[in-house]
Amino acid sequence: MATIQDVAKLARLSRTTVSRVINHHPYVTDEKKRLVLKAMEELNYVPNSSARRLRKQQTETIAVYVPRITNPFFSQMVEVMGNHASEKGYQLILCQTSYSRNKEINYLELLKTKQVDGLILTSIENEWREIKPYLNYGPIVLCNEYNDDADIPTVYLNQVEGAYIGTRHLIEQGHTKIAYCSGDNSASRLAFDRFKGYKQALKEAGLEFNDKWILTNAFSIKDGKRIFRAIADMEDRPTAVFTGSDEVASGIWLEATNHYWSIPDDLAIIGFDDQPQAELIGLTTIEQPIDEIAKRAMGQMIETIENKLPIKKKEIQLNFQLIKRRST
Amino acid sequence: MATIQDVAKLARLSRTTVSRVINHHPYVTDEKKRLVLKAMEELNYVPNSSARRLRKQQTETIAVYVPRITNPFFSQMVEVMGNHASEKGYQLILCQTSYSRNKEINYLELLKTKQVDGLILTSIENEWREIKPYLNYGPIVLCNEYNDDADIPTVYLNQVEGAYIGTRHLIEQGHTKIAYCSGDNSASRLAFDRFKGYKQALKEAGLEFNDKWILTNAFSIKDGKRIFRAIADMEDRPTAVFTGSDEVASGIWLEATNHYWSIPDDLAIIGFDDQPQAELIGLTTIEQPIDEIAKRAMGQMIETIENKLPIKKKEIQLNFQLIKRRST
DNA sequence: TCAGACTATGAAAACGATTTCATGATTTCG
DNA sequence: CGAAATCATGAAATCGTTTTCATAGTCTGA
Repeated sequence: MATIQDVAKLARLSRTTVSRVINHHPYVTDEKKRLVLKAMEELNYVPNSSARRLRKQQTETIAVYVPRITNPFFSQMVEVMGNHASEKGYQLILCQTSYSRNKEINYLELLKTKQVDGLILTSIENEWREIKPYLNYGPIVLCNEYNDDADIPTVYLNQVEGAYIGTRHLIEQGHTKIAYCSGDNSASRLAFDRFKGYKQALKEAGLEFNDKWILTNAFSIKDGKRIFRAIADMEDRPTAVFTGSDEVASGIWLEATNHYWSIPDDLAIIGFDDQPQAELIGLTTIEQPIDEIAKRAMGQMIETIENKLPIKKKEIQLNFQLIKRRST
Repeated sequence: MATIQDVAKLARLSRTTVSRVINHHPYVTDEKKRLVLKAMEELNYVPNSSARRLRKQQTETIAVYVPRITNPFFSQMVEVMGNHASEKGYQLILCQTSYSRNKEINYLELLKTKQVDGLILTSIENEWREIKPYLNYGPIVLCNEYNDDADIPTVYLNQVEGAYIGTRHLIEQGHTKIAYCSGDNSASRLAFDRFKGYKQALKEAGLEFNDKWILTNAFSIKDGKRIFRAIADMEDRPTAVFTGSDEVASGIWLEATNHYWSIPDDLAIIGFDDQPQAELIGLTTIEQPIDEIAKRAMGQMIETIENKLPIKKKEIQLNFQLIKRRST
């Protein structure tokens, strides 16, 4: 492999001048520039990125944390981020935390060992105080996830409103008994906000809030099936169900259909995300502007890196949109 | 940030000894090792990865090429590869080619500039001769994609057989007029092989091959819808259709259902991949052992890197499985 | 015309690790 | 007991760039 030294020798110039040409510095005569370019061409030279990283103390690489890339919500986000990063000359390192606290912490070492210039988190497994110290080693941006204590740039969606418009839509369709179905009931601000939006819509309409209609631990199609059976077994059945994800909604729909229930007459279902399958089964759902938050978060990250901005709280909040289909 | 020098000074030892401790070399007394560890702890030291990369001439990073990460087939592959790589101490850089020859070539510079130790390609946009020269800079492994000219490790699926068992299944259900529907009709060996499997099944059963039933350029749900309308408009209609992807099959199913066709009575549909949506709409499909090829390909890559194996042709072929559902 | 600014170049330092080489000290073994 | 092998350590070279500093020539303007 040719080095900058070889190029310099062939062009009968110094390494410095070659480096200047590579980095488009001024103060190089066209004559010498031509010589350097010719030598580079001849030797098929490209600068070694490790050496460059070491000297410049930056990697032009950004790490993106997702729970699992197979989740369409996150893969959509990563697709947009990847393209945006690539346009700006950055690489993307993919970190799958698999919902594990340990893995999340392990990946944080990437920042400490200077393998990446910054981190974008789309979900957080650990408490913020576990993550905070790593801010000493580089910028962190939150995308989708939200945390009160984290004083860093945050691009997120107004979950209260998301759940609110979904629930209100069901109310407007005449439903009064509306079940609520969510993923984790943990300390996640995200889950908390959605629940708040649901309750707010009920309260506004003067509707009953029934503890038994709150179903948790729902993530997958399989969970959705389980939840349908739970609903079917209830004495006082809800007539509509709000879900926190299209997967769960699909599972409910599937099992309901298998039991010859008519949707939405026997049960109205509303999903979340507008994933491809939603169109297939005619699922009413709440669309998240994924492309938008992904692009904003990546933009924020690159700006922070390039202008060496101080890390501080900066909230960008975006809104949802309801997509009405046959399931409600 | 503390450097190895700082650690050495604090421990009153040389850089060399500190380095030995970090890299678990023998010939360090327990006494000194303890001193070093203590100093590292005290200074909160971690080795700088850029310096390490430069000196060791390796990056512990692998690039994975996919067309788009949002395609469930590829995101599944990347999920498995990511986890496998992480277990072995490697990072994953995600390269989305977006089906563009240019982008593919651009990303190849990663190998040349030594930003990654190796490349896994899950699809190829350019001719092999465009890619081959990059083998001088590091190993390349093919996963899913196949190319006759490429003398490199290749993990792939027996596409001939895949299409064959799908088509034969339709024949066994009594169909004699079977349409065939595929993505690109390019020089891709993958597409060629599938077509071969389809024709082979027809021929074995002594069935007619009809040019008009060969539909191309089908990738998305939208394409599937278009294809349904094309089929519906035919004078001599097929009674079953073999598709190269679940997305396309879903599109056909969706549009057919919207037109009140009964599946499979009016039209039998078979998909490819067994994506989550296939279960939802009861799509018969051909399952690919994605986890298996992903794991094998990554294993092959790491083995090649670590044992500095010469790059040579090595084929690993795996088989498909038919999943029967309601659409046939 | 001469001081200061600007242009053009190269030598050498710096980035932060690992590896090679050299040197003793200690152990092994015929 | 003495030579060879093994253990333990550090100084210095090395990986391949970019950056700083020094130097010298050329312009510019009062």
